Amino acid sequence: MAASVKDVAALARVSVGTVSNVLNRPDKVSTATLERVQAAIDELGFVRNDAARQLRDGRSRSIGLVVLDVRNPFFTDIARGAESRAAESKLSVLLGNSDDDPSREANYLDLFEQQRVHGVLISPVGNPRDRLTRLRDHGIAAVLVDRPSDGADFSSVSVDDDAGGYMAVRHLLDTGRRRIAFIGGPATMRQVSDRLTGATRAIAEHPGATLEVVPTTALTVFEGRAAGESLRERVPDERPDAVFAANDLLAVGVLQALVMLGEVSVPDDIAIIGYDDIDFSSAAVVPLSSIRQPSELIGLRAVELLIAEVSGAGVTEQIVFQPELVVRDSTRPPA
Amino acid sequence: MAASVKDVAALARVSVGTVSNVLNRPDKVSTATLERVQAAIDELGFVRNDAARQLRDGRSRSIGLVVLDVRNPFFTDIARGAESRAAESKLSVLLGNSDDDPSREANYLDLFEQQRVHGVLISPVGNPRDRLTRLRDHGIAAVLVDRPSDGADFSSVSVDDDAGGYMAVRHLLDTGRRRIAFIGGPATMRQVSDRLTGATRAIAEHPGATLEVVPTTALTVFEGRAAGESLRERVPDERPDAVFAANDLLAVGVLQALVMLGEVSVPDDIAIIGYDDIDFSSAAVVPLSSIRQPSELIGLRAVELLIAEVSGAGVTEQIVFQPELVVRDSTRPPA
DNA sequence: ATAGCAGGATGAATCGTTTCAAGGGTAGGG
DNA sequence: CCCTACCCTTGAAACGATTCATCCTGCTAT
Repeated sequence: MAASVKDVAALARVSVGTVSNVLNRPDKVSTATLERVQAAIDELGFVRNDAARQLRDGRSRSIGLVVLDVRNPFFTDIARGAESRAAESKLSVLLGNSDDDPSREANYLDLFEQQRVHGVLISPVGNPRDRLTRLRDHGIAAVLVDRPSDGADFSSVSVDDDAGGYMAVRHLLDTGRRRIAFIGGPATMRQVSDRLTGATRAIAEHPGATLEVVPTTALTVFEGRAAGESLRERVPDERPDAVFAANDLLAVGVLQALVMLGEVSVPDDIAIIGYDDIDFSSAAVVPLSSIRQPSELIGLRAVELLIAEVSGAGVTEQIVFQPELVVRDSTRPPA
Repeated sequence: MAASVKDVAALARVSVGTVSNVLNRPDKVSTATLERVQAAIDELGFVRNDAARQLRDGRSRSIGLVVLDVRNPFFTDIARGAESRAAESKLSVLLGNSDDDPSREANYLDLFEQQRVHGVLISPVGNPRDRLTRLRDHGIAAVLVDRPSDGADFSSVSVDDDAGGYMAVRHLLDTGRRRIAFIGGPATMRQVSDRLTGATRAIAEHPGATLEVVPTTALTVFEGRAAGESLRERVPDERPDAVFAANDLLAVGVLQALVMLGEVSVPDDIAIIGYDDIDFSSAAVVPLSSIRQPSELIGLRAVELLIAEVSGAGVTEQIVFQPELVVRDSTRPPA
């Protein structure tokens, strides 16, 4: 159905090798031939077959990216950053959504391996170390995203979540809050546990301050709302005076539960701070304070590390960004 | 580096044909052989090479999806719907982001054609009719998403934007508003112009009501904020008493501009209604009224139409969903 | 006049999988 | 004891692009 190099070669009365040269090394071809072949290509509407090219050189020009949650703008921003950097190197990005499910993650890694992908960027669910090692043995490099590499054996681009957690709670303490609730989970997620560790460290520095953990099963608006409702149902004295949510989606949910039913005032009764500083945070019912991460930059750097590892002789590198506190109304000190 | 069927065949002391049978038609292989081959596969860590398979059967098992804006949750929801339906048929989805730019759109279509993709789902920027016809001539089916097919020559899944626009403005009129501003653009986007047409129709039914158009250059929070600021700068008498924003991102931006500087009250001074009903609408500063579209369902149906067209003899079908009005605080009638 | 050279063009071999016509072996029926 | 049928297995061909050793042609330098 579609034309191949052979058809082009036949029409232009040259060999297939010459057609290939026109495509890949036009300077090696005489002007007359080049024009003739070009004309044939146009006439037949010839389009290269990527599968054949890939088969030939053993590797595709796509990068696989597995994220925890496509609905979280933090990850789509990473994807954008990755995609634009990849495009510069004539690579494209395949986006896979693990939804925090190890089996979905495994499916994507299988798929990417079958595609003989150029490399893999992954924001891992559990500990895919063995799986990634196997990928590497098969010649496919991987870079960890939003998670440092345990043993420095893989490149990684991450943000210091411990520092971020510390920053968030320190800010709450600095603005006079004392009974703080950390909302987030599952605790198995590195992002969650690191942020909690940082939070705990800040609390420890401040005698008299307490930290309560309200677990959730996922980092979604829906789960946040449920957690917020559980706080709202308490008698006022037993409520915390500040909430640190493990990400902005949760924070938005908590806000909905507390404010939209009008009983609890944010920030007067309860201050809220989230994490990620997604676009919507500033537009929330009460504009949300948050911890900002350089999301597009993370994607960009991840692709660069990947390219470096693929071309250079397997050098690995760890990049750790520092997060940044963004203060808005939701943590305004009580009057 | 990676093992091939040949290696497996050699280790299992069978022919490559048998290995292929084990992979694709295990029932045609005797138990003893099957076990031996399986053992060899495991031992070598053999992984099929997708490029070779694709080359063989001329078409990949991926579906290309080109959307206007990955940052708009409406489109990521479509992608989710498409992906889950595709997975059921062992297909995967490649997500491309045109960012409303015809040349980016063209790049993705080129890429997908080179990949000999199973089919293409596209939310088009301009009028890619010729391009899609060419794709079809090359054996690649396409389904239009969020846009009906002009001549019914392609399958499409869309939502009645005219009805949605009518609904939105009708609701504003019903709640007592009269001087309505439509915020949106560029006017070349079908979604925008159809919604405006519906809005105009509603206005026409109501003597005394006026519709002002405030153009934007994109459907983003940022553009919405700019438009909102232009309204805020007017003397109060010249402001509209209601805003219909062409999508929720714009509406959120308008809200930010009007409310977060505290001068204009929503909905008392100005009512706002958006479009898409993205998750964040209910969590906005003032919970946003909106026009809901069944986004995941759109993606799901689009994949089904694509599969039908690929397997059946090129039947095409047009699906048009009706939108739904969702009322929240932002259009509460003034006291 | 001849050897040497360079610029172009050639076409067979290759990548890994699938398919399919053909072959081998066994069992059962005649 | 042979023939048919059936079940497995075989191996070569095909998919389309790229590469590379080889070849051709015309020209220059000696």
